[in-house]
Amino acid sequence: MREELLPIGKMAKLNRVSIPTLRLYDEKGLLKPRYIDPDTGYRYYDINQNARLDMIAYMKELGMSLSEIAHALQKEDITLVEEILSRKNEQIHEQMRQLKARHDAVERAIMSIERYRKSPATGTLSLEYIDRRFVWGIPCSTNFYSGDIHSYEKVLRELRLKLEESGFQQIHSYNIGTSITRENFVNGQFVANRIFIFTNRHTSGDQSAMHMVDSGMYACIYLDNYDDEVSGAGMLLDYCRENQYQICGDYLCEVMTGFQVFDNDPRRMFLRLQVPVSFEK
Amino acid sequence: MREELLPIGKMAKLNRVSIPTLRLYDEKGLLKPRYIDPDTGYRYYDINQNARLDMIAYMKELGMSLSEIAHALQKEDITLVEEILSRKNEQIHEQMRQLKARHDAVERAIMSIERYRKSPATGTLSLEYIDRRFVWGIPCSTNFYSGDIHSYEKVLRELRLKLEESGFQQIHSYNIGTSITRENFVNGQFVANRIFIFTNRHTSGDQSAMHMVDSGMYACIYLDNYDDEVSGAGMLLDYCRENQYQICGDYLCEVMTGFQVFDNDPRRMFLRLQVPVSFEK
DNA sequence: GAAAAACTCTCCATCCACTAGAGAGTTTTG
DNA sequence: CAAAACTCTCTAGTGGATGGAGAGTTTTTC
Repeated sequence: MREELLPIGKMAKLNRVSIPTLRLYDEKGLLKPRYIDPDTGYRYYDINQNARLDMIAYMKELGMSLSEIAHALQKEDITLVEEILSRKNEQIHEQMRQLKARHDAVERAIMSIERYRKSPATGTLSLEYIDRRFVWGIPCSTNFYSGDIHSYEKVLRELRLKLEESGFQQIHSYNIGTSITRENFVNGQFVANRIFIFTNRHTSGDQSAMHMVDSGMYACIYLDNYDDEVSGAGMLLDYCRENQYQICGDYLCEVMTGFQVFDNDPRRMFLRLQVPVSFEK
Repeated sequence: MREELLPIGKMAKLNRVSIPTLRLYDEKGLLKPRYIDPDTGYRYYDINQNARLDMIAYMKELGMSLSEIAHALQKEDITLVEEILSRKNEQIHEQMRQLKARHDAVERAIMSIERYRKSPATGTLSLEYIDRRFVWGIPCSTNFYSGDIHSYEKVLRELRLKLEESGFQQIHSYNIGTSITRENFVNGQFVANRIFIFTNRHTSGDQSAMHMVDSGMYACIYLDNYDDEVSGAGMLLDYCRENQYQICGDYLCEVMTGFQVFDNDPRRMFLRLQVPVSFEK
């Protein structure tokens, strides 16, 4: 609390900045040392000046340039300081939100690779328990199974647009899926019902478009080519009939892309077609 | 999912990067467009390439230089990717922790200004309710009231050292305080007992040095000069006696500096000397 | 199907906030 | 009173962008 002057090196270490940086700040008028030895030119800082250095750090993080900071600090206006601090506080909240989203994205990427690595050969049939999931999507305006390639793209584009409107960021690296109603599926009428992304429950964006997909046993088939979906769905239906599984909910096509970072990836995506089943006892 | 190529502008917008940045990444081999028109030189990107762009962003945030990133991605090693992702995940956790600390620091700064602004004139006596607080500190090795200026500095330095050892960051902008035991205080023996910082309950660092200061009514006196502490403490004691307040706990000297960002601040700090009191009924 | 608007190309210069190092002088430590 | 550790100024260089000029290419619009 009492007079305590620090040479530049101590000041730098205490505040985790470099010595040249402190000199730069001196030059630009951001932080003048409390005392400069007139003979040697040595800079000496007051320990209290580190509050100012904190402030400079906050302001930098708010995107202000050094000259803007110098300008603002020269005004010596405490209300301005308060205003900047509360802006900083808001920014921190926003950053927390983003960091959370970032974390989710990285987790998804890791899981995606994991899954991709362990995905079975194409055509593999299975019966597996799948945990509850949340999906966010829109009804399909056109049936793209019967149509050409462009109708699917069109629907996909609509979804992307909606996602963007609803303030989803990181559209990519969400897995896309489509569904067919139970009724249509059991009748072999493969007519797309909805298109959606798999997401986690607590996502920003319009909640009304969010649906829950229940947990349970699913009959599944894995494919590695998108064009095989219709035939795969047929095989899945046959599989259920042969084994006398009761189809008890809507069919889903889950597009499981790996986290595609390499250009010449041998197998660029795979699908898991799935339908919830029950068993008579 | 199907072939869908984007020109550079769309790709840039979709991934929130600038066009020149994408060109730079192309040049440096971080992200080659899927297709380049041989006649026009126009770059066209595949929508799946944004996973790679995400990856580049993660790697940049991990502090890798562009050439390191190019190098790592050229290896086409998925385990390396996984490794980097999990490092990224750790980094995110660390950032969350830091952001929390940052938030606390900004809050403290704001409160500090608020308080400073509303602090009463020097010599003001008051009786006020003070909420419970947490302090973190060490016993005083020497009594600095009786000693010279340097003994206080020495103790302060010890505290700083301990703080650093215990992994406190942002040492500054914590408020410092000292205490005198109730017994000594009521006898007019102003012998410093402990020196500490005021902190919030959940701080990293050695928990054994953490103490709680109970809430309650406190008799207080405000001062704006550190050298007046001893006489102020005397005045506080007299004040309690005159009003027949029962001193029921240890005396504290709370150093309330504002958030000192300006060099020529008229009043650079103030103290609130305080002692918990009760009243006979 | 022509004109206008919006993109995109390459190449070069510029920016900011630092960092690095040379060469000389100054404190602090033992 | 050396040796070690700081500090000074000054110049140059860094990475990762950003900006503009001038020419060419798509896309949109009427």
